[in-house]
Amino acid sequence: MKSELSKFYEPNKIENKIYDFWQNNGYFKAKIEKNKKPYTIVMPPPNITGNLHMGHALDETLQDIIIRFKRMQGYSTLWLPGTDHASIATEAKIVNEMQKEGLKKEIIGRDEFIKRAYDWKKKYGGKIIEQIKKLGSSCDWEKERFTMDDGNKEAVNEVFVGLYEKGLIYRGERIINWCPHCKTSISDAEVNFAEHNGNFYYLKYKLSDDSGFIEIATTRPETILGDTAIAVNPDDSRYKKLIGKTVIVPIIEREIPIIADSYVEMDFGTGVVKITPAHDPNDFEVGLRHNLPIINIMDENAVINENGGKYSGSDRSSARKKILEDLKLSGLLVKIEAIKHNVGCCYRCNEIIEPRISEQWFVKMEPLAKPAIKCVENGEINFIPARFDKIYFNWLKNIKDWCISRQLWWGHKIPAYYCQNCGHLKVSKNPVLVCEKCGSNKIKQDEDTLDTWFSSALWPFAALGWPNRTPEYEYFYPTDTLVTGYDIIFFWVVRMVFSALEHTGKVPFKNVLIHGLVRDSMGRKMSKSLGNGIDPIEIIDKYGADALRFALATGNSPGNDMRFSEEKVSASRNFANKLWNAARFIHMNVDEYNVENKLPEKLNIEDKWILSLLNSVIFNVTENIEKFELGLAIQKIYDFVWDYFCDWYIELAKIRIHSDINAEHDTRCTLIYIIDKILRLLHPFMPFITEEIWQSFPHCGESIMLSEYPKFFEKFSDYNAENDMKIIIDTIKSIRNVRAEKNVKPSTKTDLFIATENTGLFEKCEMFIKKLAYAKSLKISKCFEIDEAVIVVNSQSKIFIPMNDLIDKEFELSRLNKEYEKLQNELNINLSKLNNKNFLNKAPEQVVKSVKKNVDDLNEKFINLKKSLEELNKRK
RNA sequence: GGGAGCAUAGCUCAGCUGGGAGAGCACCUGCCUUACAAGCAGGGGGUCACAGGUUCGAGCCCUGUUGUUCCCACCA
Repeated sequence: MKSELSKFYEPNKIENKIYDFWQNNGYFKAKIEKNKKPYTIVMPPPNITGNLHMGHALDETLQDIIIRFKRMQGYSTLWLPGTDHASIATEAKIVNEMQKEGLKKEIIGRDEFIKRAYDWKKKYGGKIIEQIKKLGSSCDWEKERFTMDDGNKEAVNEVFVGLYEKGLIYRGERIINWCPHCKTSISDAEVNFAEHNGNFYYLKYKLSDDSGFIEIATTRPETILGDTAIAVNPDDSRYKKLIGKTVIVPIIEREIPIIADSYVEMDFGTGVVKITPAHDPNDFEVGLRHNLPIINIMDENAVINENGGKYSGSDRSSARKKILEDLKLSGLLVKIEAIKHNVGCCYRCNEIIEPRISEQWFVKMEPLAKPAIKCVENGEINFIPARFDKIYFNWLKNIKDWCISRQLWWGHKIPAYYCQNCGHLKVSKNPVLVCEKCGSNKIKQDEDTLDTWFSSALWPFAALGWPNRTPEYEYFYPTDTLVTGYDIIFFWVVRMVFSALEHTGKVPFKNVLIHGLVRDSMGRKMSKSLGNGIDPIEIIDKYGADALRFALATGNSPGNDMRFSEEKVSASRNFANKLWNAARFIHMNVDEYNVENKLPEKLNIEDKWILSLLNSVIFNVTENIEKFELGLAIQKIYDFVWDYFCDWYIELAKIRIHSDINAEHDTRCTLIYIIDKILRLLHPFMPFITEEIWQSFPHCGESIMLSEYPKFFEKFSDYNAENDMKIIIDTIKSIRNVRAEKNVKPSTKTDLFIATENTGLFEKCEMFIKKLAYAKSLKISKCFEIDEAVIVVNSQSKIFIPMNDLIDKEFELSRLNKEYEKLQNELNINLSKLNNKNFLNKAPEQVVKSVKKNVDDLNEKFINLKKSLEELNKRK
């Protein structure tokens, strides 16, 4: 980096080069080092279906910040990346793609389909990995995993067989959520409820004994084909006497009983419910309690089957129309009432879910849930922020058994084998070739695959080699921190926890850092249908990865959604540019000199001041990152770099370099020392630019990412220097302020006279004040008598600025009076505190002390101001 | 029905265990000052949603109200 280089930081020119440098030198590689503590993050594996979106960018950025920080702190870090096969989502995309070619799954067959799926994985799974790299992610790519690789297959089989043998996995006919579009069962978690406009149809059922009719209300009249009872509340006086009688189902003329069940609410609808056990989960339960027959009336496409008589072959919506017409004709449709009600839809394709009886595999949840609840209650796992444990508990405490089988092709095949000869079922890790019972070799593996989340649930330990006790597993597991969005707490976090406890006996991670959604600048969810998504890669190309990372980390607090706007990225890019130019400045002044990254023996007041400030920034930033308050941490670095280092220290350093030949060398060393610390503080957040600049200065070590994170040193904390510099800075600011008020241009230099008791301090900083407060001369003394001057008053000083043509007595009077009033108010507030005995007795000593100091400062300023007013009044 | 979040400057939002009301953007004024106009200097702008309470002291803690967003459950 040379001074003649561009005035602008150009990320495109360096980012790829630096990423290759890191990767080629193996800096991301995790090593098992017995003398170091491990720190592990496993990446939530992105689906192979899509592109990187802003949510991923945030997720990866947060993880990279943490892992880089920990690496610099001396931990042996592992950030393990990977991708998820995303069974249902990927299968849907491939089916879609095939449709364009006029092909169907069934035509090409299962083997050919799986081949296509692997091709898809190769093509798109690789793409998202490349995009994650562009962000600067320091993952150990040699350990990259895939949720359907051989290791994961082994883990899945191990878990399935283990749970089956313990009786925690079972197979059975239950009512499940069926998606007629995806043609598979889905779990309860995969059903979204959306409000739909529907109708309440009031129907009349004739009593078998001809004693009249009973009226029921339903939203789904087509399900009468599967009715096997009607139910009333046992305490409902209207219907009590009818319990035990039978009614005739309209149209199909089936005779069914009237039963009593407390599930029926008396004041809803007519107080009578038709019971269709095969097509409603609640009815299914009622059916079990009353031993009702179950009549399945729909096939896998939600088309009425042979049980539907003359409606057989109609899909559910046209069946509804036909049945309503027929009901109308027979006079059994009483009325139709428009209502809004929630309808369950598939979370992937949004098709209306059809509750349907079918044979599926389930995980028995209750025994697994208990330890998972406990480990969060007792603090083995911490949610950040803590409030998310409520979502977690709520889910686990109301848990139902988990339907894990899917009628899909892309996914882990269920390791269950059926003998075609005797029907014997064997669940086994290894393929079964011969029936253990009858010896037949006609064996067929279960056709179904497992829920994607079944394998995701094993990710933190399976990705480290489990069930084998690999050295990586032994060293890096349990992992330290999981970073993920609140939207998948119950899909994924919950399932990882109970799986890890069950299979490894340990929690899978200690911290769960939850982040929110990235929304657009109007606060809307970014989505394809709205077309408001912003492509992180486009942003990187335009502003650089560092700027994107900075924008995502700034102002982001755990658990809260954030809005994304290009303006924010542009502001971040400006910060990168600021840093770049600060470095350029140092280079311009350093190139031809022999300097080192070491503090000089003798430090000046401004050196002590900036080092003291830097020291507390280091302390606070470290604490913030350790508490996962990344947004706060980065804000503090930003403020320090821009407001203190650039705006003040560099300006002061310029003056010294240009005016004090003896100080040149020392100043340069100090500048390099400080920028080195800044770069290292900032590195986890902005890895590329910090590496580029760091390499250009004297440094030790190969890469900033392997250097040590700055540490707090008590010896650098210097309260006196901080206090003294504050006085000088306030003095300069107040002079600038009054000049600006009077519209004096910077090119107009004035004489300055500073009256102060603290002449030593002001003399030390004479050249700073002169330059930064635009003085052509500066005199410092305990006392001055100057009539024709503007007066600026501070706590430790009174400044006279002779500006003959600018002095307007009235204006000056009103200015000083305004100041007087302001000061008096402030003083009163502080004094009232000190006059309050309760305050003195009860407030902590430090608070009282600082109020006293405040009062002292204000008093001093007040006295100066009063005198000035008197003097001013005496003028003509 | 149950639960959670949010409400602070014109906009977007920080504000950690209670003691100074803040940042970015926007706005106004003046500056191309030898690192940076993607910049510099200066400035205006807030009843911290409302009402009570606790406290020497409340943006922060407690209670209630209003508005808003989200999650869970789901009534046929």
